[in-house]
Formats: sequence, C-alpha cells, structure tokens
Amino acid sequence: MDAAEAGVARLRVLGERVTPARRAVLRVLAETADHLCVEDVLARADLIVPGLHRTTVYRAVETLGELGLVTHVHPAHGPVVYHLAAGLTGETHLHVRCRRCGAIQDVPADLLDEVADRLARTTGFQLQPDHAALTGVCRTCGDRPNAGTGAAIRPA
Amino acid sequence: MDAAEAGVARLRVLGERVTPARRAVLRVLAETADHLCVEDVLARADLIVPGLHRTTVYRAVETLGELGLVTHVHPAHGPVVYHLAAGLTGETHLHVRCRRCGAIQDVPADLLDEVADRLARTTGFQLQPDHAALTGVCRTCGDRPNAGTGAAIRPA
DNA sequence: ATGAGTGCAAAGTGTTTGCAACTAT
DNA sequence: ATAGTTGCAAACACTTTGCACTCAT
Repeated sequence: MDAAEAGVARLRVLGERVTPARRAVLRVLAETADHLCVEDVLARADLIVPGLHRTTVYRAVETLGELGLVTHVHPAHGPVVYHLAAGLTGETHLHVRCRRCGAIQDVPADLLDEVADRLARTTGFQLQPDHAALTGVCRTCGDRPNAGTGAAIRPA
Repeated sequence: MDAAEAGVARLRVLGERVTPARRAVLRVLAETADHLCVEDVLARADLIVPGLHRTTVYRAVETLGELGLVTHVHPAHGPVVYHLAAGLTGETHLHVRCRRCGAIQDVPADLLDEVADRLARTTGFQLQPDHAALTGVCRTCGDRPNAGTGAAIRPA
C-alpha cells in the first residue's frame, strides 16, 4: 500500500469522506518528493480529476492538514507549499529556501533540536521548526556571487 | 543624534534624496521597538506627513532596505514587517512568531549561529537567520492549551 | 532644469467566503 | 435522506506597476 492509499485508508478510519478530489490530492502529493503549492497540486490533480477547482484544492489540503495527513510550509516568499505528513511517508525534514533562486531544500529534521530546547528553557517559546522555511543563499547561487540576473524564480 | 537622524545623514552621504516621506518612515521606525508592517508605518507616518500614500511607503521601505537602513522580516503569515537596520540601532536580533496569537518576539541574534555553521559545512547553504521568523507557540498561548478562541490576530 | 520621488488607479498574486448544486455515506 | 463537498463568483489581503505630476537637488 503506497502513501496515497494509506491516506485514503486513514480518511476512512477517521470517518471522513473519500472524494475524488481528496484522492487526487493525496495521489499527487504521494507521487513527488517536492513541495507543491496549490497551483502545482491543481495542475497535476486536474489530470486525474478534470475540471477540479482551485478552491477545492485549497479546501482539500486544509482538511487533510487538520487530519494530520498533509503538512504545509511557509516559505518566506510566495505561496504555501504542501507535502504528505510524516505519518504517511515515514520521513521528516525541515526546509531552507534560497532567496536568490527560490528553491526549497530539505534539511535534517534534528537541525533545530538544540535551538528549540534553548528557546523553550529561556523564553517558554515552543518552536515548531518545520512550519516555516529558514532562508539564505543556496550553494549554487552562492557560488556565482554576481547572480540574480534573470534566472531567479521568486527573489526576496 | 537619534537613529532617525542618523538615517537621514546616511541618505545624504549616499547621495540619496531626503524626502518628507523617507524622513517620516525613518522616524516612525526609530520611535518603536516593534516590527511594523507597511500599514502600521503608513498609519503613523501619515500623522507626520498627512496624505502620504501607501505605495510611497512600500517604495520608501524598499529603497531604505536596499541602502541598508531598514531591514524586513517575513513572518509565516501576514504582511512583511520592518524595523531599522542594526547599523542604526546598534542592536541585532532574530524573530519568532506565535502561530496562535501572531505576536512577533525578538530572540538573541546568536541563537542560530551553530546551526548556520553546520548548514554551511554540510550543504553549502548560507543561512540568513534574521530574514524569516521561526514559528511555534509562545509561552502565553502555550499556557492555555484550549486557546485559539477569539483572541487570535492572525492564526496559522 | 532635470531626474528621482510621489500619488493615483489599476492590476497582480495568493487565499478565503457565501451560496446553490451535488454526492458519499 | 442528509450532512459534508464541490464549483463558481466574488471578495479579500498584500503588493507591484505604469504614468503623469512634483519636488529635492
């Protein structure tokens, strides 16, 4: 059983409705390791469920999110991106986003563990390290210092 | 000489124009320790320069940003927020944002130093830790677990 | 005087909402 | 049968852009 099927099964267990739209969103997210924004999900899911509406995708990812099947990340710029939750993929990671090229990269899940500890002890703030991307400049863009001319996706 | 004046002086040195709008934006940012969004800056700057236009504030913070006088932070939700750059205030910090109440809190500038080091060594990614807020739940909101009912500014 | 800055209107993203029609249970 | 989902249109929040006018230099 692949991750999409597992998601559908989970919907059933939870007594939630299994609709073509939700199936399609799960399948799309299961078929890629990338982080997709609603627009991306729509483009791919529309191939499975032609005529699928953008609003429906927004609502599907929201519901699936509340049910713990899908996770979203806020990059510093541009639309929120989604992927399957760790419960379905068995994999966790954090995110960094390049200010120059806009690419989102996965980084080890434990990267901020110490920081989270320190924050909790000193300020009582409970860090959720995977919810927002860290930002900076990726190796590729950093290697050509005079970059930013033309190739950028969503510069910041 | 306060920070706003210092900013104006810096504009002169750089051969940039000193306009009422830019002056007002600098003054507003100098007069608070908070992080203000364009709307906030406009509301306060409009008291100094009545009729000031929202677009002008957007352009002022952009220019002042490019000149290194103003810094901006991307919270996970809502509008970008601005404050005077470290060069003018002599103070640096990072930001964390509460998912429940939306409040932005300052945290020590060196919080992510080790993480930045590790990232640079392992992936070549150059972290800019102050550019995006970390997210989680603040002490106040964490202390009342059944929160989220009514008081939230911009929940996430 | 001249070029940078401003105001305004308009458009551009990304996202949410209200409501009638539909469908999974 | 009926409550939850969907499609659509419209609104929303935030930001950018084009253009004519003004003002700091």
